[in-house]
Amino acid sequence: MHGGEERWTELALGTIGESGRRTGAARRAVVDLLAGQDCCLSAQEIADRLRSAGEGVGTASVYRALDLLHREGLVTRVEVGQGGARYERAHPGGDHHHHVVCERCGTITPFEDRELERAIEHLSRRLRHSVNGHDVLIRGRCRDCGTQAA
Amino acid sequence: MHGGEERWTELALGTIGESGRRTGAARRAVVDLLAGQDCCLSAQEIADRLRSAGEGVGTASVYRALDLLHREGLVTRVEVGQGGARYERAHPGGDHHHHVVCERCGTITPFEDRELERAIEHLSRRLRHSVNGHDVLIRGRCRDCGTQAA
DNA sequence: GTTCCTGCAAAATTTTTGCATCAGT
DNA sequence: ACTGATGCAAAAATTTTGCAGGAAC
Repeated sequence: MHGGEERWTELALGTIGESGRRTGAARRAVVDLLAGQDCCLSAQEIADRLRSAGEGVGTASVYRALDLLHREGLVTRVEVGQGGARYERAHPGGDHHHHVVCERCGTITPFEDRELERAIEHLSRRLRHSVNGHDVLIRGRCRDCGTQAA
Repeated sequence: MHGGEERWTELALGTIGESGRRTGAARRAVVDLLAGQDCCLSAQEIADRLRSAGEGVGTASVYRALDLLHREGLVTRVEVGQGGARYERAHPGGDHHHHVVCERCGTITPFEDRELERAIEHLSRRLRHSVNGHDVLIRGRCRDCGTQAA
């Protein structure tokens, strides 16, 4: 589907460096982990995976790294309304997806849609806001949960 | 813009009653408050306003009432990614809006867009999910904040 | 050598749960 | 009367902050 993981890693670390900031262990670990993911992870999941991998990155550092990456536009925050926020790498200018969340099992599935993006672009022009981004969340039942009771 | 506040109050209390549940003080207070709002409020704001109005509704009851209303499709949860979730009345079948949030001052503005709704409807048909709803959030700068620095 | 980053622990927020009491039907 | 709703307080979950020590440049 994409495969630009390495490019994104370089972009992320490069952007951080160019802004006069340092690329310490925590930031690098978070960037490396997100680079290999196809969809969003929660802060807790990120911290847990790094711990399992032997990289003891403090929870606070995970949040601080995510916050920095988000402010630089390198990471997208996804709010699915179940517990906390989730984060995934963003590809400025390219590859842009949204999410379908199953309201029963919580599974999150990414999707892309040209018509939707076009509609949002048109809409953005008529709003009295300068628009920097958007999120779309579709709620429903995934196939496995579609036939189950509440 | 609409004016269906009374209808919504009746719909909400009626739906609760028909499902065998009771319309106690807390639920009525939350419904009455949301009925008069044009856009979303946080749980904290709801609790504070009720307290100011003399109705001492416990925080837990506010959350429980909102949860019930949400499960019944009478209230929409809005996640703007700044603190907690926000809630507003939903009009099943009618009036459907989304939100623009200013990423500097946090102001939330509602908007409607036919083309966007149409795109989401088309999209819903091709997804392997049964779709129950959707949320769209536009992020940017409102007019007041558009010229300010970060 | 500075300055920024990191990890730990503590705090602040937001939301949920337990339980005794009260109110709606 | 019965059963479910409410309020309070406590707990849980999530995110932020303070600070001392360590690492990047």
